[in-house]
Amino acid sequence: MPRRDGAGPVWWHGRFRGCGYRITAGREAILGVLMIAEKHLSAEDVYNKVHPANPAVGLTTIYRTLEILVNMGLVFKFDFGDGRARYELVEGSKKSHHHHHLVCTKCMRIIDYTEFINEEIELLKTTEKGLSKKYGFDITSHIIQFYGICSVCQKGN
Amino acid sequence: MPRRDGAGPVWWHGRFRGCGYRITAGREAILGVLMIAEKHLSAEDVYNKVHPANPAVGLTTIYRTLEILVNMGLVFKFDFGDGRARYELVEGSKKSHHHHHLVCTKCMRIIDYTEFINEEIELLKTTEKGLSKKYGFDITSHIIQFYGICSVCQKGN
DNA sequence: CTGTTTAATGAAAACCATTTTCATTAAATA
DNA sequence: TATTTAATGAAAATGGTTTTCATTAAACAG
Ligand SMILES: [Mn+2]
Ligand SMILES: [Mn+2]
Ligand SMILES: [Zn+2]
Ligand SMILES: [Zn+2]
Repeated sequence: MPRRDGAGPVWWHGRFRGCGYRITAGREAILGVLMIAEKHLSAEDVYNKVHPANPAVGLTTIYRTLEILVNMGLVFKFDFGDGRARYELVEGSKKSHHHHHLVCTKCMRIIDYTEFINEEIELLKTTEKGLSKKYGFDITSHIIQFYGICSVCQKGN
Repeated sequence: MPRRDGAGPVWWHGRFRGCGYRITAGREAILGVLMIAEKHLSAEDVYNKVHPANPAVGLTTIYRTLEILVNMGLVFKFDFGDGRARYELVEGSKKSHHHHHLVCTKCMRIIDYTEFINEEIELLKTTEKGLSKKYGFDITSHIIQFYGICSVCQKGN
């Protein structure tokens, strides 16, 4: 059931086929969850959201699909330090500008912030250029994250 | 054998005792390796360097001691994305200014850089303050890292 | 629509860094 | 030197992720 979205057939089908990947029910379900659900889902989170409507999709397929999506650049993979990877669609198909993360080390609440993004991006760009030249690195990505205790966890102390 | 170091007894003994921790042969060996060896050692790296002269020290003790050191703020713990934690003395007892990391995702070569540290620190400080106020977070640490392919890995392609 | 090719899949087992358990050892202190 | 109890090693457990392998089903040609 190739739904339309106001602008042609399901946006990722083309890219998938272009990379030689097949369109399967499991993959449709996984992408569906990533597009609708909240962000920063672990593989297990995705599994739990996919499973009710698709009991046939196993956790292994979740992992395999997420890896493909990360390699294709459609999904970001993050490590917030709690021992499990988190995934987030690069483009929420709408809003969702580039942002960085603020992580509560107590409850793992994660806040997307964009407040200082522009300055950060600018500095990052400069730094990247300088480092590339000086060390001959081909820089492909960066991480900026802040860790601390969220307001909720501070109260319940 | 409490060696001297130009300025009193082994520098960390006091802090250790102050925290109620005992000074043991294993811990002396581990600190010794951290002080002498190159940086960014994994727990296993430390084990391999400690073992020859101290076959009695097990990997478990390496992990336990490193955790204590991290909690005491004497050692930094890093995750460069290869599935194992890396440890680095906060103060190499000499030089070693605050620095950030450039990581090759192919060979895991890690470069400490300080080129843009001042600007980065400044921006980080501003951002931290802004985020603290806006989101009520008590921020305790940050991560900035660049990932890419080092010059060596680019050639051997 | 049907048959063929082979990527995709699920279940179970394997992986592997790190943590936990528990009986034993030894640092600190009186 | 005796006492207390933190520290320790070996082995088992943990837990997220990956691999294995036999089975299923997209994709596509006819
Ligand atoms: Mn986010
Ligand atoms: Mn370093
Ligand atoms: Zn919290
Ligand atoms: Zn490299």
